[in-house]
Amino acid sequence: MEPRTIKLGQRVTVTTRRRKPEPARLSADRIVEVAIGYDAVTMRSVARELGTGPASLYAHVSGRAELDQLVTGKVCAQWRIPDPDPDHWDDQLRTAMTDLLALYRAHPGVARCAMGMIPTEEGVLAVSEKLLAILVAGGVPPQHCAWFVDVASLYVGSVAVEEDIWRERAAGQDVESVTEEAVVAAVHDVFAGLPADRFPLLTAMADTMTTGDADERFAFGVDLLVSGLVALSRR
Amino acid sequence: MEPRTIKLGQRVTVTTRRRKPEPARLSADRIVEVAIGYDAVTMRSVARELGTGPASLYAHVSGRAELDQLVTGKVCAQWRIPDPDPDHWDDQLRTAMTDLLALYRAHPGVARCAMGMIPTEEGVLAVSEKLLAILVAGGVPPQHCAWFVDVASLYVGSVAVEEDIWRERAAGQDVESVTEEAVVAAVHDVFAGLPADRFPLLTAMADTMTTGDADERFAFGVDLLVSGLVALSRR
DNA sequence: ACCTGAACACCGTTCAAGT
DNA sequence: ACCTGAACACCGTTCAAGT
Repeated sequence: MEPRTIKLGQRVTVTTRRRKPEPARLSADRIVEVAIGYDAVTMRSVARELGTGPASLYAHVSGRAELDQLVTGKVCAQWRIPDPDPDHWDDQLRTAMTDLLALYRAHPGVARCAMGMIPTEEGVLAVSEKLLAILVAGGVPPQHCAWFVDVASLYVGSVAVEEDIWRERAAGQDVESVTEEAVVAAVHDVFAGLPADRFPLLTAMADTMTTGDADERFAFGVDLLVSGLVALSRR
Repeated sequence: MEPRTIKLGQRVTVTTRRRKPEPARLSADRIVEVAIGYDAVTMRSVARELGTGPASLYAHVSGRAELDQLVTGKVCAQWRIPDPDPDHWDDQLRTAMTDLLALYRAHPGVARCAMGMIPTEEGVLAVSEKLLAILVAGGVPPQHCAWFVDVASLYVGSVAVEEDIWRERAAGQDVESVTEEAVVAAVHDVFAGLPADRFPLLTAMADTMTTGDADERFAFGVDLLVSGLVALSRR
């Protein structure tokens, strides 16, 4: 496994981008397309990328809130969820959640848009429907099905948001010190260096605390949720 | 249960606050104190509340990142976690997580500060230590103990962040339409009103999808995680 | 050492004006 | 109907200047 660099999105600060002075020919679709293509989803950066000022976007999109909706809708539409297979519903959930994380990773900044969103967009509703189908086919109690969709989405989203935050923090830092490994090593040293009398477990478990890369840790969380669902259903 | 209003933090926009022209007498402690006392933790709002400009804070705090650390540290220090009781480790975890959510709710905006933070602050480390103690006493495998602390913190934090987002969205809206009940009712109608052929489950399960208040939903997530931990340990 | 005002580079949104 | 520049109210941070 190669050392994944957290670097990215190095804030170009080129204020004089403005490609050509041709009239912009905008549309909601173009705006959303650009928004999911660049790391930081902001009105101004999207407008800049389209060669206009932010005010121009408001003819096609009511504001940041609607852009968030459209962006997550478009990304969710790329989320391939299989038809339910009652014998493997739990594995289907696991891979579905992993796929969503991969999608968020491919579109930095989108997880933040999705956070706290009321699902009304087509694409978002479609994936909820398909997740529900897998859960229902698995024989999970209806109330658990319903709530699990929310909890699972929230968990995947928050992992992605955390990674986005790390990425942003890494941008504008010296590149060598922000590999995932370097950060983990630093945290390890913090734990190991604590006073052992007041932090007996953290010092003793410094290795264990810092074991595993982002994927392993995420997989553990997914395992917890799915295993928990199985356990609750059997009660 | 009374209808909880999501209203709060109504952005006063009083730009001319500036209490007295006395020299400020600042300190990191005063700054943090003020920061956890008001909903939106921003350099400028904290400075305003202290009667100065934002630049003054930089003599005591290196920037937003350190303020985030100090604020979460201070809030975590208020988090009372019991000494481990091996017979009730799972219930201890459940109530600990619920207590943290209550703490975040009492200090809007703090959950956002905590998100993606590398734990180095005293207060944060102390609670990790105590959570670990409960898990270890419960006989949970060390690797699961370590990872669970992270997943649990992330889950509680992300629920709190979502609630903060709703609160902010509610501010600057007409008050009657943003009670938790009103929002849930609106979401219910979205689900129920979908085309039944393409969304058979969402339409049929509209009631189930919108059952439960914030506390019940949170408790379900906590149950998933803790039950999952029990199930994984037994494998 | 500590505080300050002014400035810089951001952010979302509005609004009068253009076509 | 669509696009625009300028403005407003924010944000974090820096920096020269004051005490």
